[in-house]
Amino acid sequence: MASEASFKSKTSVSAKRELEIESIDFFVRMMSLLGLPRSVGEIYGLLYFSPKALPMDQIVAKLDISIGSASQGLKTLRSIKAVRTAYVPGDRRDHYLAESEFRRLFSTFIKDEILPHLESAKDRISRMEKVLKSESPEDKDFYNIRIEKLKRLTQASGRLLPMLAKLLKL
Amino acid sequence: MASEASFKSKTSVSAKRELEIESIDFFVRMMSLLGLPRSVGEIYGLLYFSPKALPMDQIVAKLDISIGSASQGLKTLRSIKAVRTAYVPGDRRDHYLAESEFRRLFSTFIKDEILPHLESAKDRISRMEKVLKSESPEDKDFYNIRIEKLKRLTQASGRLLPMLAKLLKL
DNA sequence: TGCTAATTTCATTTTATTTTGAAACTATTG
DNA sequence: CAATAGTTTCAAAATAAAATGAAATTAGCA
Repeated sequence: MASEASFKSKTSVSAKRELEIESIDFFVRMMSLLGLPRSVGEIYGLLYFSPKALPMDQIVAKLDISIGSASQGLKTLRSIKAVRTAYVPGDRRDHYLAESEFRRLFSTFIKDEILPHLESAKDRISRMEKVLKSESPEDKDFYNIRIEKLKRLTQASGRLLPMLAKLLKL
Repeated sequence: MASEASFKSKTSVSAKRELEIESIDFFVRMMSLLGLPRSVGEIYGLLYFSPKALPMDQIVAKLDISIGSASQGLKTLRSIKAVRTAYVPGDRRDHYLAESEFRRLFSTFIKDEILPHLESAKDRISRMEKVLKSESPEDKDFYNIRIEKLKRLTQASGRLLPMLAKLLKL
């Protein structure tokens, strides 16, 4: 039957759509865990399960978001190296592919978002120690212990990041 | 000079105040990294560097926030076990102390915020595998690889959490 | 080079989150 | 058990974050 092939193709399309939706949902949650907006998760989720690179207008159409959101979202994703562009002959639009190596994705994110905080934390702790040393208020012991704990926390975070990188090699 | 003692005490007070401000600033950033509102960071930061337990009205006064924010913020902090109440004889107000063991603080946070996501991710991956097995669309290999990577990611996260807990023992 | 498709920018609108404080509630104490 | 200090709740206001889309810009093509 001629209709059988067409029916089969139809169900395949819906299977792809189901996977797409699960993927989008997954990454929307995950990105929001990292503090990134919904639209960024949607775009990455769509691209992650797309066998071929997609131009922006298709992303806009499939996700039903504005071109502004799409452009901004892609900019964000490029900046954390979560997507890259692929050349498609005879088409002047940029085509986007998801970077599926999570390791790279996370390491960029950590470098940009976490490390600066760690750095400023170290400065802050130095300042605290200086204040405490020069002024010796009451409860000095209490303050020393607290500063010591903060110091250990930042040290622990510093050690955590390389472990994370290693673990994500998979 | 009588004024000297009073001057000394004054500088001590300001040293304490400086430490307090650095602490508040530190925890405001840190909590916001974890997605918690500013007021929660302020309250925790204040308590973290307070040698004595503070009642809510002093928190309100010192931070100049509303009683609603203070009450809500303390509720949040209690729920993640980041503060506890201390009994003060002859005072009917609740007095709050910061839990300074970060390990406990984070493990509660992880249990509440991260693990549920990991669980739902596992379910989602099962669903994806089922769809793919039953419908066999084109690009099946591509989809299989992507699902496999997702699986590894959740496994890696699962392994990360115990390591984190261990590291935070300090 | 001029034309046009593709993309970015950004002021505005929409949506989501956080704060506020008055009213309701609770618990202590005289 | 009445009075009141202390606390929580929650509707409304304030603030912050994200999405929109028209105008401006950029880049590819003839």
